[in-house]
Parts: sequence; structure tokens; C-alpha cells
Amino acid sequence: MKASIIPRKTARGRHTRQSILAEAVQLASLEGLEGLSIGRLSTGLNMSKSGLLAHFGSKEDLQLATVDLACDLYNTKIVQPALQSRKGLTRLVELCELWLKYHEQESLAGGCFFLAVSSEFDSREGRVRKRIKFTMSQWLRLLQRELYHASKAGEIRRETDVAQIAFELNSIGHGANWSYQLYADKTVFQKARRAIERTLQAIRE
Amino acid sequence: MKASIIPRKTARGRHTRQSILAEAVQLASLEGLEGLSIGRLSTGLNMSKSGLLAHFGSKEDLQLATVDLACDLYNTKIVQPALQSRKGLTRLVELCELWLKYHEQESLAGGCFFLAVSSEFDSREGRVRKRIKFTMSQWLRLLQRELYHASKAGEIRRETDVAQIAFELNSIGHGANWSYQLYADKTVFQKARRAIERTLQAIRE
DNA sequence: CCAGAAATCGTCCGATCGTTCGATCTTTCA
DNA sequence: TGAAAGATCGAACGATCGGACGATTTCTGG
Repeated sequence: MKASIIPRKTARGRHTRQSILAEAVQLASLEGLEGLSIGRLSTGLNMSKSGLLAHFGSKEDLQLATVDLACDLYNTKIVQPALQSRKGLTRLVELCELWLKYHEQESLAGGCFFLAVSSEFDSREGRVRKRIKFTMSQWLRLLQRELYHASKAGEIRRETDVAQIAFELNSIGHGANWSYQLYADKTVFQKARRAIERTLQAIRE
Repeated sequence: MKASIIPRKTARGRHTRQSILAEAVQLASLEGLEGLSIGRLSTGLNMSKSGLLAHFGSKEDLQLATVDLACDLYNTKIVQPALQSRKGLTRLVELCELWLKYHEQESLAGGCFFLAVSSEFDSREGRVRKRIKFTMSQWLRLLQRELYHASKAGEIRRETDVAQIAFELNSIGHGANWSYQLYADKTVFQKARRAIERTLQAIRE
């Protein structure tokens, strides 16, 4: 029931909090946000349950903070770098490629954090689901925005259904992440690249 | 540690067991095979925990039996009907369409059972994961087999990479299931149909 | 140097988990 | 009809969960 935010006020506190969240993102990619238990998380970090929980107040707040850190992570590693590319088709391809590269080198042990937790929470309710939905919407809108720019710039056919293509690109990510997690088959990343290329080729002007 | 199979020997026993499993498939599509707790499952069926567990012996055996029933379900509702169609491209399209229709009419409350549980177990070990992997492999091989027949029959280009196309078709299923579960947006099924059509159009002879 | 703030810890609580076991219904059949 | 077999139940177990609370350690500023 406790819903307040517990702000850490010193460098030590902030550092501990960040360490917890970094571990939480890894663990959640493997076992989900619910499987992430405070007991195991704390013992894995050599601290007490209560000491850990003091940084967040409740498990739900820990989950929310974990989602937020993952969001920062994907922004730093994928979105921001891609924003250096020219907007439109170039940036769109770069977004896909950076996403693929990031997971190809197993940066997260359990694969894409957001695909894992969005599947986990798609039948739940509450703030965590809402936050995940919001973040995923941002990602999809980002893809659509670049498709829109590409359309305006004449890089792709003007009548292209950007929602349709965003759906297809996103689906390819799902398929690649799923295959790699279940079968540990690295070739799916090349399959994904070919699929992306074919999808975009079909709408190129 | 108990690993034995507890066979039910009377009609009553078999009926109860099937009722449990039918409910378990529904529940697992919503909350996963792990979230499927024996306590809630039994109270939802108005019976005792021990009475329920007596049909399976352990939670893992219950999970395995649930996977098997789901497998039967998909065979009955999707695979067998599609086998009535002419092999090759026709049957492939029918497989995809039957899968889409089945989930479009919300036959399972939590979406595709196998996509849900394969995501859940992709980072675990044990018999359940192995069984899920095996079942998914069968599905993927089925798609590839029809592509192979289509190729032999000259319905699609002979040099088509069947593993690549199976990956793409499967990805579309992932994307549709995910979008519908997270956003309850029924239009994704039409998007999926368009994506499937585009994918197959690209390899048509 | 010390007092108050911040961080962390140890312990306890109630709930729920999977599982065991003996008792108790219910069915079957000799 | 009555005893064996099968099905179900109720109670209890140890473990683990999220969480609460006061005590204790560590840091920091006057």
C-alpha cells in the first residue's frame, strides 16, 4: 500500500540504488519482473532484504524503477546513437540494426528486456503494465515517425502504411528475440536482417 | 522428486483430470505455467489442492500435461483442419489463417498458449522447457515442410530459403499475438494477414 | 568530535507456495 | 452386500514470498 518514492540523498545511496537496478534489469530479462524476488536479488547483491527494499518502498516501485532504468539503457544504447543518423530511412535502418547488435552480443542475459516483460504483463493490470505499454508505444511511434519522414522525403512510396510497416519490423524483432532465446541460434540475427531488408525493399520508391 | 505418472483409472477420474487441464490451459495462457498455482487452480475448480495434485503427482507433471493438452488443442483446431487442404502453398496459407482465426476469436483468454509459455520458459531448464521447445520445433518444421512442397511444385521460387520464410511467418504470429494482448487492437490480425500475403507474394513464382 | 541524518541490518509477521499423509467419501464388483 | 479400489479431502509441513519496524552502523556537517 505504501506508494511513496524513497529518494536516496547521498552518493553512496544513489550508487547502491543503481547497482540494485542494474542487477534487477539483468534478472528481469531472465526471469521476468515478477520472478525477480527481493530475497534472491538482495542475497545476490550481498545485502539484506530490508536494506534493499528501503531504496524503493515496495516491490511494485522496484519494478517501476527497473523498467525506467531499462528504458534509459535502451535510449542510451540504441535510440540516442540512432538519432545521430539522418532522419528517415537511414535512421530507421540504424534503429533496427542497433537493436539487433545490442542483443546479438548478449548485453542482456535473457534477451530483450521489454519483449520479456511486456509478454509477462500483457494479462495483468496496474502501474507496471501501464508503464511498459507506454514505453513500447514510444518505440513503435519512433519507428512510425521515421517511416513518415522517409515517406515525406520520397525515400519510400508515399502511400506506404507506416503502421503496417512498423508492425512488421517490430514483429521481426519479436521473432529474432524468441528464436535466439529458445534455440540459442545465432543465425536468426542474419535472418532478421534479411527480413528487414526485404520489408523495406518492398516499399522503396 | 516424485516423477511417476498417476493414471486415472475410471471415467470419473479421467473427466476430472480433463476438466483440470482445460482450465489449466486457459490459466496458463494468461498467467504462465509458473503463475498457474495449484491453490488457485483448485479453488477455481471447487476442489482441494491435494485432490487436484493426486491427478498429476507434482506441479511439473501438471505443467507437462498442460502443455500436452494445449498441443492436442492446436492439433485439433489448426493443424488437422489444415491438413485437409492441398499440400504446399494452399496448406501453408490455411495454417496461418487458422492460427489467426483461432486467436482472433479469443479462444484462449491470454492469447497463444505456446508463445506465452515459450517466452516464459526460454530462460529455464528442465523437462517443461524441453517439451515446449520440441512442440515449437514441430510447428516450425510443419511450416517449412509446406514451403518445401510449394517449392517442389513450382508454386514458389525454387531457390527460396524455407527456413527464412518460416522465420518470417512465425515472427508475424509473434507480432500479432503481442500487439493484441498488450493493446487489444483487433486490427493487428488484418495487419498480420497483409504481412503474410506480402511475404508469400515476394517468393511466388 | 559529536550529533543528527542516511543507510543498512536483523527479526518478525501473515500469506501463499508445493507437497505429504492419513482419513473419508464414492464406486465397482465378486 | 461388503470389501477392495479409486477419488477426494483436510490438515499440516517447511520454504519462500512481500512487507513492517526498531536497532545499528556509517556518513556528514557544524
